[in-house]
Amino acid sequence: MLCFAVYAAEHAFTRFYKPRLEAIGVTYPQYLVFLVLWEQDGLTVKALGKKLFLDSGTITPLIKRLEARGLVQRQRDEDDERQVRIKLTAEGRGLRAKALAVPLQVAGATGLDQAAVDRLRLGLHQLRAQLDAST
Amino acid sequence: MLCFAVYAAEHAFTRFYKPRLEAIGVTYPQYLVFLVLWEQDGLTVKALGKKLFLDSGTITPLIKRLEARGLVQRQRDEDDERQVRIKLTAEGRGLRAKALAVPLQVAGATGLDQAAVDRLRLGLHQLRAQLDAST
DNA sequence: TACAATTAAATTGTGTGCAATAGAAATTGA
DNA sequence: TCAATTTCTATTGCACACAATTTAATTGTA
Repeated sequence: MLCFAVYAAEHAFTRFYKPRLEAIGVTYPQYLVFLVLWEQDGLTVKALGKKLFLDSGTITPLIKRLEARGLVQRQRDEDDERQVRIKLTAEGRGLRAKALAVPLQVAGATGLDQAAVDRLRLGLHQLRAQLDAST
Repeated sequence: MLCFAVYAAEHAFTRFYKPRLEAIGVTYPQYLVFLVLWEQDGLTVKALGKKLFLDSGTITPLIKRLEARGLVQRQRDEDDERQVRIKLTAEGRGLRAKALAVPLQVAGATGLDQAAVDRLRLGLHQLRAQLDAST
């Protein structure tokens, strides 16, 4: 079953990342948030959710944990106070350098060459888009 | 990133399955348990966990919820009382017929032909095996 | 300008996942 | 034989993930 192959691969990734991300003190979903914020700081909860396919019920408590540890700040948008913008602190930006080794470890562990990785990624992207489009 | 493609596809699958599995009253991980038990009833917690790549901390409470609803029974193995065997009740076996439509809906929604599905599944299987082997 | 509809976050409740640990049963080994 | 070790399940604690609901702010429209 394709669905189970995806399910099992996702857990394998999470298990693989866990000890490697513990070195910088974040979980895998938190790492994804940082990947986004390192590229584009100050996104709203909504924008972050759109990029990661998560809703506020997941993101809000996740961000609050990061805020409690001083890695990000939450600021109401001045023009639209419904929105909350997530901004990295200096410490949050500093994590980036510590996390540089992680993608390299993953690349080495997949046992797949670049072409195979690209094919898989493309197939998964199409699959996700189709599933999301099927409501 | 390959890991994110897997992560996003897994959530898309879960979201896709949710409303369709609500018709038979189970979650996606519970559905996976039934897929296994419909093929081979009376497995131990350990054996079930090995097939689904889950540990007892996940399976025990999941099974207890199914037991509370009368879909499975938990029985200590007579020869080795450390083991607990999970057996379907008549009602649990009866779910199988109700669930027949689900895989068809999924197949229709992926938007991929059989060859593409097979390639993806194979790639994901290799990926999972490699990641699990990398400790 | 009122005020209903919409939007953004946060909250609540349920159900996974997994690490760490505990406790009982079975196995091993001197 | 029986103490040490291993195996199996259950429990605890923490962190997602999402549906449904709530609250506050904004927008659309008469």
